[in-house]
Amino acid sequence: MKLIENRSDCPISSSLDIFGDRWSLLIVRDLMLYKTRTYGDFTKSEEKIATNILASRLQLLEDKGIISKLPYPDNKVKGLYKLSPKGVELIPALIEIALWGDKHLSNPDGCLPYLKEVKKNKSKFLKNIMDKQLANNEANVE
Amino acid sequence: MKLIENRSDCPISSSLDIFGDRWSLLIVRDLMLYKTRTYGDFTKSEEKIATNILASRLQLLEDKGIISKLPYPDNKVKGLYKLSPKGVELIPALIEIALWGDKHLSNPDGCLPYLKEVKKNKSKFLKNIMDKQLANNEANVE
DNA sequence: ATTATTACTTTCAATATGCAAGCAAAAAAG
DNA sequence: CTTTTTTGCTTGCATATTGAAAGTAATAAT
Repeated sequence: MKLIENRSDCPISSSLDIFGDRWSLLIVRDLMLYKTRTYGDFTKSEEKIATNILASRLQLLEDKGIISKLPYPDNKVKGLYKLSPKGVELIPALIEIALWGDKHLSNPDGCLPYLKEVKKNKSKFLKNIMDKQLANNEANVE
Repeated sequence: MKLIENRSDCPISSSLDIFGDRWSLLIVRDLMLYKTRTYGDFTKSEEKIATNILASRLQLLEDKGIISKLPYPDNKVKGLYKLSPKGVELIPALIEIALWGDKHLSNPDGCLPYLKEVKKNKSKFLKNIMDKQLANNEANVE
């Protein structure tokens, strides 16, 4: 795990103190696109995160209140991770990063399905996906 | 310096392969707020970046086409760094990160001047600041 | 001619990453 | 039941990155 103190009062700097690494926002991305995920689901993502990194990032994001861990119904081994409201509010930033990467780094032939929707109507997409995530939050008591 | 290959085709992942660290976006932030900066200016930022990290990040961001280095008028030692158009287009993402950090991490009493403007009228702020940066680009030949 | 500034580079200890293997608890299969 | 498998981690270790401090070479100012 990593314990970084605030380098400054700048909100950008403080944000990067939490998720300024190559993995944390990918965990948030997976939760944004799929609502909930198990530990095993994360390990199956395309980028192949190492399990020690995954465990430490899940713990950090939970400590920071960005994700929360729920019991998996009828299974005491598995857990279910989801975005907290604080995590849901990271989605606009994530989408802007995705748009930038799509424009400047990705191959030109066709983009991901969710980005097509974003490009069609960004605010509608954001409202839809954030509402869905937040509804998911109210459903389960934390 | 760091040479990370694309971990996947995901635009978020590819973006983080470039600026997914605790420093790169702070360099972009400083350029966003101040238009141009010298090497020495960056070292004076509140977060106190180490000079070896600064040099490697400036090189990486230049290699990736996010910033560019200009000669400082009438001075052969100094250089002037500015955002390229590709870097200017990172501003919306940076602003979303700033808004998130401001809401969830910063002390409640008063926020930074530029964030007040953002909150008042986000699209106007973005247009203004991005236009200003882009004008700065056309002025100097690359 | 001397000193200061500027933009780095180097050194090296500390920390983080990444891969592979290990492990305990629970679940599923036989 | 009893064995095997799944699941969610933890551990060990080599390599890479970070961060603090000092060094350097070119130019600028005095």
